[in-house]
Amino acid sequence: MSISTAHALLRVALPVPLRREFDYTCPLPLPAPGCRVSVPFGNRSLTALVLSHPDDSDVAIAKLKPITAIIDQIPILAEAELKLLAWATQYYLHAPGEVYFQALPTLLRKGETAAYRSSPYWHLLDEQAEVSTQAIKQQQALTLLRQGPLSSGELQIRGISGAILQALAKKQIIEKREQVPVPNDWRDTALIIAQDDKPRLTTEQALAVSVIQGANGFTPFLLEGITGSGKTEVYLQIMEAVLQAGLQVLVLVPEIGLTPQTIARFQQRFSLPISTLHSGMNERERLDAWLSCRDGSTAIVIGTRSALLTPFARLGLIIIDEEHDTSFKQQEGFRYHARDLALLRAHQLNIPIVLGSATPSFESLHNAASGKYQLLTLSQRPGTATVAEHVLLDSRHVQMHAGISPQLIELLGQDLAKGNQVMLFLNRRGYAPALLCHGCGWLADCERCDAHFTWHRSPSRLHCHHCDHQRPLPPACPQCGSQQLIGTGLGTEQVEQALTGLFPQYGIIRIDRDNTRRKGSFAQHLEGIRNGQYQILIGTQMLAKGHHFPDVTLVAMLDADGALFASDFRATERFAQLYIQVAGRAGRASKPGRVVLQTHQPEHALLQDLANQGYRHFANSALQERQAAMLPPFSFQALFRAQAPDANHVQSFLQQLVQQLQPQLPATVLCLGPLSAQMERKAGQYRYQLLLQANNRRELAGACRLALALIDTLVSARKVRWSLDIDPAELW
DNA sequence: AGCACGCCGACT
DNA sequence: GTCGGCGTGCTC
Repeated sequence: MSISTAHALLRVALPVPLRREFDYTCPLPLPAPGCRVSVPFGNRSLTALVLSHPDDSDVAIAKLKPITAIIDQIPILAEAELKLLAWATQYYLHAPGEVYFQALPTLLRKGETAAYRSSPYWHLLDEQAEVSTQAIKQQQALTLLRQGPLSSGELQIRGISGAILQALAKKQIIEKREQVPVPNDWRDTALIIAQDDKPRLTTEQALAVSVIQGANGFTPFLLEGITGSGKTEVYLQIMEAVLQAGLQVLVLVPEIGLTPQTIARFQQRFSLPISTLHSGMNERERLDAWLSCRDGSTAIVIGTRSALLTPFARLGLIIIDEEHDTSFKQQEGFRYHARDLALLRAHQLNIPIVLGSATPSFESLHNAASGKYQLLTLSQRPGTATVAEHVLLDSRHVQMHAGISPQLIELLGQDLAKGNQVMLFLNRRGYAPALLCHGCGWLADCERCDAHFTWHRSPSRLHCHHCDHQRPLPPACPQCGSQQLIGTGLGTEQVEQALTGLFPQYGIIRIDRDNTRRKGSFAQHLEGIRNGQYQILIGTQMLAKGHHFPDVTLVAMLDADGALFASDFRATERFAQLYIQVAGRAGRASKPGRVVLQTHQPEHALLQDLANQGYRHFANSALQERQAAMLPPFSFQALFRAQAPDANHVQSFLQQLVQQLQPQLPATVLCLGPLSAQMERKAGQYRYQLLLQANNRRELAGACRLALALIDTLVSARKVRWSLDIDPAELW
């Protein structure tokens, strides 16, 4: 088929959730792949990304529409990045448009020019300016701004709030000025490394550094280092050589790990431009950060999951900190795993990649065992720090005070009396996880979910943690009129209340999602803990991740039983990781620490294993069980999920799918379901799933493609919302 | 996902 | 008579 010589075909990705690409005609010369164009789509106009210049189309050429405009003269994504995204589209079997547009900041998705533009930056007016030594935050702000202007978003993630900036502006020390960022080549500036900050390495650290530095091209490393063993110092030293060579470094951290402390650590060592990519930034700040990665102006990028999809001019090293963290897997839409894509990216660029963790994922341990990753171990803590003592407290037949046993109260009292801090973990927010009528047994249930309301006392309300539905506390039982409504079970609010009664002389702080919702309040609380304002810290797991407080000598998990009987086969892995994480909070530096675990199952093999033998021992035996059951990482899974307000619609959709799919599947592909979700009804939606499992990826992908093709022909699919999750991190 | 089209019920 | 409810189908 030929068309007029003045026109040719463009294949593009469009920001729609359809698993296909679209063709348009376009006058010559054609925009290169990676350029954006405007196209008509239905009766609207969309921004599209050029993928290729096909010779022919599945659609009759005469039916193709012409594009309406070319947005970019120069591609905004390079060939390598396009290739990565094309691969991800195939691997995750997701709509190409959503994959490609995920790699663009919102402003570029909307067609904004891919160029820096004037936006507000904070400048130092007086280099010599000093503030009172009492004003620690103001001093920090000045130190940062001496290295160059920064946007409010970049300052915020470095721990400087708007109020601090306003205060300095009022004193005429700094000023907010509109400025167009200028691309800079930091390779010209000599790399200044604060040598006095550089600690002496342990033998293990030194070995890890030299092995990684000796890597030639693509080499994946798994850096398994116990808490406090100095993984970050290894990162810093291997980064040095890469930066010296003028190459950029990408550091991926979990969502909760992007804190002022993290950034400060890198900033103190390297006097080079560091960019962050995080949720607190506005769209212009994000675009500027994106552009500065792409043009090479920034040397180091510290970001969460989405930073992996950012284009880099000269990427020389990828580091993934806390690689086991589940926040690296996107849980909606394009469900990619940043760690897995990072490996691909490193492979493609032929650069080393380091996965670091105290508690590596089973996937990574398996890859290390099979030789895919090179394992480096840090088993010692530098200096004289001791490893925490593990204590299992038997909760059976014991009179508990709001979930705290007398023995634990005793232990808490001892450590507090010595002037130390103690930390208590409970993974349930609110006052009590259920509200019960003492008169008739009525339970306050969420109308939209198969779940009880959680009772919150401050402020007083019923709150469903699954659909976020809230309502006032009923004055009396709606069933029998009794006024004796009582909470059952235990939440963090109740533990806080009980400890206030037991230890009135100490400062108590609770840290969970309820009291850290306000911007910056989490950081404020952490600050208060660090400066000794509080001695008793109560929190959910958000308190466990990544923050270390040198004065904490005792950490306690109040209820370890829940995780032992969870149905998801990954629950024990998660629990073990959390437990080790929590244990790592106890006893740093010269103070020996203790980890207390309250359980009704003190003989449970998992707890014994963890407490006495450590994570690696537990992981090895758990991995053997996975192998015996042929579960991941020894097999591969894909999950079709479906939901709708009518349970019948969901069931019949998945049943029809299975009926038609099953006969076409090879015997080597396992098809399980339809299974109802753990919580069948959530937010008014009935949820079911279909699990596919195979021992090799090719066969699994084949089965998924088959299923996708079938779904296209099923009318019942139109009555439900469904999605496909490759390598699901959690089963519903 | 949008958005139009179309076919029913309930208002001015 | 027409406003608007949401089932169905399509987008190069």
